[in-house]
Amino acid sequence: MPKIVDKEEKRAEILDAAIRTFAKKGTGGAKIEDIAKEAGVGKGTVYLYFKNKEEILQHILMQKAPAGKEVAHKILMSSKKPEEKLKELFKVLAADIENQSSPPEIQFEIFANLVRGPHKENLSIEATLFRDTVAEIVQQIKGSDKRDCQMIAAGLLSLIHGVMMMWVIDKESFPIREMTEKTVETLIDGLKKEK
Amino acid sequence: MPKIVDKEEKRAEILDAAIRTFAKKGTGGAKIEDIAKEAGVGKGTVYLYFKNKEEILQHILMQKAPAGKEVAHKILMSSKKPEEKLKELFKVLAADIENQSSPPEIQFEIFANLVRGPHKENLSIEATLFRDTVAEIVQQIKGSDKRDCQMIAAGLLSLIHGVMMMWVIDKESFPIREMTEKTVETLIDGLKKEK
Amino acid sequence: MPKIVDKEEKRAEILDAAIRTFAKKGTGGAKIEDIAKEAGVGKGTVYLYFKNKEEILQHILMQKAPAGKEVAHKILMSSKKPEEKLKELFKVLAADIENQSSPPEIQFEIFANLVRGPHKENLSIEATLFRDTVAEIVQQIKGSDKRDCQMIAAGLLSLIHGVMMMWVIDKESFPIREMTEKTVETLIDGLKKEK
Amino acid sequence: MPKIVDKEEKRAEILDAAIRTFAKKGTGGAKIEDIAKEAGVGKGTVYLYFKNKEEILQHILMQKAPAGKEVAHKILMSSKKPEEKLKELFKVLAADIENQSSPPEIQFEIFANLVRGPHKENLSIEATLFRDTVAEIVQQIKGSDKRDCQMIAAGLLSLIHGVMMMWVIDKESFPIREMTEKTVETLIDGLKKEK
DNA sequence: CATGAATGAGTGTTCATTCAT
DNA sequence: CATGAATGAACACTCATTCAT
Repeated sequence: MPKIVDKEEKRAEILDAAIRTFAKKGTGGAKIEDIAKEAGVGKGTVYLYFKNKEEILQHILMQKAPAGKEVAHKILMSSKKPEEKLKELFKVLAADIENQSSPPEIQFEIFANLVRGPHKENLSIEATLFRDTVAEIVQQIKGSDKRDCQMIAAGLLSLIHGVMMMWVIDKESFPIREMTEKTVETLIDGLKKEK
Repeated sequence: MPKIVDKEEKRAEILDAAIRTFAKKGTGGAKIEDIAKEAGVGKGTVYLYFKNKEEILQHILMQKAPAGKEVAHKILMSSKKPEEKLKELFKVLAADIENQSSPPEIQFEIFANLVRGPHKENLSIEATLFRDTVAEIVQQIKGSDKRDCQMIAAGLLSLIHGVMMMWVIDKESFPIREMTEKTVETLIDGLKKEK
Repeated sequence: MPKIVDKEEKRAEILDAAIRTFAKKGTGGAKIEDIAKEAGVGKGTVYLYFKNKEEILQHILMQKAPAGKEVAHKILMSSKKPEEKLKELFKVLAADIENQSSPPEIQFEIFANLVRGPHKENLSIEATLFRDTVAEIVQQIKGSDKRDCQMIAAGLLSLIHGVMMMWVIDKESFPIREMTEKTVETLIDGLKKEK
Repeated sequence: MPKIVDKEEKRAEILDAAIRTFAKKGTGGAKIEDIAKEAGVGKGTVYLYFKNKEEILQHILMQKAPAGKEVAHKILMSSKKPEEKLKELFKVLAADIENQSSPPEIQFEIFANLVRGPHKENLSIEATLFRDTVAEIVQQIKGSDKRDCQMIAAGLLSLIHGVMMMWVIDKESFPIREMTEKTVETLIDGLKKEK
């Protein structure tokens, strides 16, 4: 009988090597051979687990979205005070970014690829959903008109996206947990003020 | 003299075509021939204006940063009230994003390329400079300790970067001028609160 | 302005080189680079004139059939005596084989490829058409029942196909014009006999 | 002893599977894995019975010729009347083609491979031998000059080769036994005529 | 100056062959 | 013995770059 391998596991290993390689050299610059070397296998082996380079990329693109989705939902649906929900949510999101096992450099590659191709639609739908959910919390705190709250929720969403960029640009100078926390706190203060 | 103008102009045209093409197909997927076709010239002509593909990319990467830099500086150095400075600054930055003639999709390509290569350093230096300048304004409003203000300034910087991403994802659902304005206003309110 | 070339002519030159190369090394053994070298051009140039290796092969396959089709038809429809028609026809067909510019070795490659793929149908239809037309001439000579004449016509068709194989196997020992002529003459004698 | 039988048997099975696979996909297009699958064994197993792909092909090429060789010789050396010899011979040859267990499509592959490589020589020698033997019979019937008889014998050889091609092209429309029989009979009639 | 035909270095991909199990 | 996972040499094909016109 031939070598017994956990196909799923090996596939994941190669995918991981691909992520590291794409991060280092970019989607265009990374050769299949680079990925193979990084994974410690032969060039041909990669093709036993993925049909072609494109399929590898697609797998990476899809694997990325669902990050803290459920956690976010759980927090937003909890019985906490609205401001606590917001704080908690962004604490989790920031932690999520910081704990990403994949190198931050890959993020831009991923986004650059997502905004082309058919996934763009999904991105915008998800973003709108997220914004509307957060907008409700914001309205519970601020109490003013819906439109305003949506705009602020969108601002918060932007904040977390931007935080990811900061993370990529300079992990050291921009301690994202702290900066997210302070910013969200201040925003909450601002929301409460007019009440 | 007119020759030179012509030459500069054509160079710019090709650069523009390159931006559109990179946005559409990605830096890797765009062929020189695609760029030439988009610019309405022959493949060989591109090489009369740029040494090679890399040079085109570098020009795009460099051309992008200086956008509202001086304006930003002027605003921050003006004699307005600090909260007015912040509002004004982010109004300008948001407008700047919205008025970009180049397709937003190119942003990710640019960043994806910047975070590799030697420019990454610059990105982080600029970001830190910007943050520190904004942090001073924030401190004038809020009055509390420096570290906190730096964090909030970093949050503001993140905000504007994130706004850019929203702009790419969905121009329609996320009116960036409005959402930036509201978010910054609320933040300012939060800053003032404890005073 | 760039080099001016007769695209059609160059395409034909490459096709010719491909035929020679396929003949020498077989469809599987011939590399694109071999074809390019044989044609005296660079590897990439081949791809300016053909989409891929398969397309080259298909062009060769199609180019082969129409050999003496019209001539055959003209002869069969002429006002000559039927036995003259047959003699003339097979003289032309034999000459046709002998005059093939493409090396005979390619013939088997071509047939081997034709009998797979979608062209097989055509082969059999053409063969049947040819047989039926010749069968009529045979009947005019022999005068007996249709079925018999069809069988003999099929035999004649086989003859000419087999002659082609002899041509490939050994040009020198099997002078195909002479052997075709003698065989057909003898057959005609046989046809007449019972009358 | 039983082991050896087993081994031989399996070898033959794989060879058969190879023939079917080559017929279906061509010598170039057939992968070892295809052959293994067709034979119902693992890829590696093929290599326990054959050194490599080339060896499989060579076995097939060699296995093909000897078909009705001895039978032919026996017939030609028998004490029958010459015309009976011819009729008998071609009946056997036609039957032989029809009874081939291997798919007819393989014939072209085999020839295409034979006419390259070192076996080409053999083909032509065998063909000449066969022609000369038949030529003698023909001369016994016809009685005229040797050259003529050789040409007609070559025609007969071509006939049987062509019949094989018809068999590949369309088994149904070209009943090869019948068409061979009628054609040979007519030819014999022609041979006798001038006597 | 401008062009696009030509080129070949470089890559993606295939598949015969090996070998640990 | 049998297997199929692994391998890398070999090949198809692409595309940045050159250069004759």
